[in-house]
Amino acid sequence: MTDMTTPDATSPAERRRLRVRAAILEAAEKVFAEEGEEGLSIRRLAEEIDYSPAAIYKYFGSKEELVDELKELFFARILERVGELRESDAPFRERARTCLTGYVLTALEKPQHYLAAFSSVLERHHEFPDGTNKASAFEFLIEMVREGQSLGLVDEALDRVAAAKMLWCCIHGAASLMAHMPTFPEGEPRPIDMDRHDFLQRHADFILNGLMRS
Amino acid sequence: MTDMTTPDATSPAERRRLRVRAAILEAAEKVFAEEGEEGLSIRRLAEEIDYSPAAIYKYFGSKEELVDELKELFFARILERVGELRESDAPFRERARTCLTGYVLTALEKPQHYLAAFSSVLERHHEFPDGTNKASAFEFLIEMVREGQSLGLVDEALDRVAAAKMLWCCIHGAASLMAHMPTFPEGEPRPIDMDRHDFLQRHADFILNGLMRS
DNA sequence: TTGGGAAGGTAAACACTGTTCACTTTCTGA
DNA sequence: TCAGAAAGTGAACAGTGTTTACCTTCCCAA
Repeated sequence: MTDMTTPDATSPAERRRLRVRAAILEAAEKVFAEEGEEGLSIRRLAEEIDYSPAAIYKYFGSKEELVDELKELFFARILERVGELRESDAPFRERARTCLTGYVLTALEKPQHYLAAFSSVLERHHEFPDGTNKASAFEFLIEMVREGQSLGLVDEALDRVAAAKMLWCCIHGAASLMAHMPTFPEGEPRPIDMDRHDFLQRHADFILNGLMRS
Repeated sequence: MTDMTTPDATSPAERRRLRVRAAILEAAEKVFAEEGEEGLSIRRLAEEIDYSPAAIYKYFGSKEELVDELKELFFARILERVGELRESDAPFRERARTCLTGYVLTALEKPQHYLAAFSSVLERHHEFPDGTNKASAFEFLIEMVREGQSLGLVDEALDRVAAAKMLWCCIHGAASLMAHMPTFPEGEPRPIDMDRHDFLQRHADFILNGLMRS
């Protein structure tokens, strides 16, 4: 996980406030990663950081707000990781594959987080992606399609946005299934001799085959 | 929803028992569909069917058991629907496309159910799909790949099981995103002029392009 | 027909949960 | 120095899933 002991602040009071806030997030992060939202209770959290339960409400409006921040931080982490992978100087296709598998592999570092981020039916007014980092992850895919097109590797006639949304469906599906089922894709009752990394390589190739002109 | 007033039983006592059980499920089904697992409480359920909360435990071991049955019934419905679609005498590719889009569209009839079915991290010993109906949905995909191969439309060298798992990733991803975001794929900030049905057609085509030899 | 045991149903309690409120303490800026 | 804001708290509220002891109803065998 990225550094959560956010330092920079002006006054000592403010600094202290941020330190306590970070401590809450850190404790919440640990419990949530291991036991999910169910296992995370305000009282338990309060005990962990040696405060009263009510104190937490001086820092977060509600449990949901706290959990939303955990999810948002997690998506920032995914985004950051994929951003790094994009900087590679490998050829387009290889780089694209690395980014797609990177998204899933990073998501799988915290299965509880990833599943929780997609487990609720959003209000209609939330429109597209609720969290800005989710939106950014998606913008990234559009950019990838655009680059493929500008290199002449992806059909110019293709609707970039629609194509990006399809790509997202495909990789999100892999991340979601793997997060849900700890043995996918290897498990019973139809085992295959392929670990997650290999499977994701194949899956990304499979997807990119559909995207790129042959 | 399929008929829940399961009739066939031997004794009047047993019949009555099944009737009450079905009433519980029916009430639970309605609340769950509209408000998800959070909105479904044993006390509320009890009030709805005019029993005491404790009575429900004579019919279900726990709330989780009850909810699991709702999910299982729902997957049975998806399976049934896709099974019907398979019976079409359209050519392979068209039929495959119909089945894939049919899976998603049926899943979207109950977004809360679909998301809930994939929102928890399974215990490792659960192995592959936890519910038998989920497993059947997957077997179905394997059969589809097999048929494509026997018709010479899909590469014989392709690992059937692996290919089926990739297909499942792709369509599950679409179902999951759509269930999560009520406006996907049309919504902001990158609207596309394509409703869910059209998008799914294109998505299925996209996937099948990757699967079938050209 | 009658007795007994199983099954169905319940009120009350247990151990939790998120959240709020009145209150005290602590700190800080003028 | 001192007022007022901010930080922190114990106790309560309203809810949750679940269990227990108890009562009633029904069914079946003697």
